Amino acid sequence: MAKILIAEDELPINDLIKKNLRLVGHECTQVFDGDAAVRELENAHYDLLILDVMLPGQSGFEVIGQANGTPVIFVTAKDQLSDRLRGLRLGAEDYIVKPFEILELVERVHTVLRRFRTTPHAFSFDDVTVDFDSRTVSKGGKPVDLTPKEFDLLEAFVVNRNLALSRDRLLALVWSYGFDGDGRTVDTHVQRLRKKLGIENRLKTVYKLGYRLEVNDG
Amino acid sequence: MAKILIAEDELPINDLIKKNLRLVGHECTQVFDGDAAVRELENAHYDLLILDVMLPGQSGFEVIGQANGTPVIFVTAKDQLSDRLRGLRLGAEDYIVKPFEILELVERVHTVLRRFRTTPHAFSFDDVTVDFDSRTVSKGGKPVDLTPKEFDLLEAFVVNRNLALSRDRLLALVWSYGFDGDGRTVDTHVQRLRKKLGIENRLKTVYKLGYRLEVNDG
DNA sequence: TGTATTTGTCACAAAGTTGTGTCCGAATTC
DNA sequence: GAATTCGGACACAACTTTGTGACAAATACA
Repeated sequence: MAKILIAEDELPINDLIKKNLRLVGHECTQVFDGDAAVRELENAHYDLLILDVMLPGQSGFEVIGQANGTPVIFVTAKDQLSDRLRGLRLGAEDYIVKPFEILELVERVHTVLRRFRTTPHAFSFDDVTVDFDSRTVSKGGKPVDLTPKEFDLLEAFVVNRNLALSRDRLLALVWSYGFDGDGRTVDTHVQRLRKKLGIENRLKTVYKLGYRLEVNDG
Repeated sequence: MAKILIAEDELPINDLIKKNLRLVGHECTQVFDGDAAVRELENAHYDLLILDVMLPGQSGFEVIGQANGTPVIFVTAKDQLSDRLRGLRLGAEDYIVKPFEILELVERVHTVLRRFRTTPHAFSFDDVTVDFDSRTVSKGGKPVDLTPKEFDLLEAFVVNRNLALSRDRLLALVWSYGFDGDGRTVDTHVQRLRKKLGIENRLKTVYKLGYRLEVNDG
């Protein structure tokens, strides 16, 4: 359901969290120090970060500065109230005190995830339906096979529908910053999308700039 | 047009940036170290911060944590890719590599300002609507196709509505500083705008000077 | 390992944009 | 009202940008 990064150096606790969050359907990645956490945050998108204050390498406080947009739940030892407050001030969504009731943690995780859920689970225009949960697309009821890149690109267009998106911006959204793509890379993928979905009239070219998905919302 | 803080310790570069942003109509403040940048950000509102990574006092990375809402464009030396990535993760909107093309900087500044425009994302007069996000224009509900230059020109007129704009100023705003435009260039584009939008009565000629878009705001 | 799929790149064709010159009427000045 | 300057109209060629199909490199898959 959600992708969660657990940054906690005590293995049994890390495992405990992972096991229980798995049980309720989340996908978890474990790291055991601050540097690994930062690296992981840079490499992939996470819906939530569970972060111990006392970490080897960069401390939790240093890590949170680089969580940039990812909501954070702090885990602190029971006698470090000042740390807790500091964590919240630095932008944590919540904190939890060790030793903790695992059910309480799960509860808080769900609260935070609910608060941060922004993307709808599906979006339709004309006879095309995009389902973000299953990552499937159908046109006129019939499923259309999209490659991962194509789906990502479509997703970027849907999320930013009715905005003119430059190739640079698309590269940043779908590929990632630093990708040294050929000038025609974005174009080619846009053509493929148009072809597979037959949406030449919706996915328009913005001359000299990029592309725009034109839909009347809904 | 916009209020921009330049935090760059190398005087010639700082001046270069300031001079060029002034030319296209922005108000610039210069600081030369990280502490001054933070102080300045606390004292006044800025629409954009141009921030060198390597600053005396607090580094750019420390400053950005305190930019709090102000969009940031990072300036890094050319061999510091990891810095660039780190900057983006920390919340910079964009980065630019030294030594840079000044026109490229101006371009990126405008892109970021547009993205963060707090002023309306659209503007209407009579039956004409200009949408800056999607870069579309409609007249009486029907979309009108404008070329990039035409749209940029219209944008300049809308942003500076009711001001008499000289051809030189328009060249600086829409083309860029240094463009060696022929006498008829601006005129021709104004004619095309008038024709496509049927706004001869709004987009008036200021004899011997240039043009002015006359609207009663709205 | 071999096969299929996906993804990035290239070269060329097609399409669209834009600056410039010229001509002519309109506005301004004296 | 004549002389002069200025802006409007328009055509067009140079130029830039985008579309297309083929292909090669990378990746996943069995």
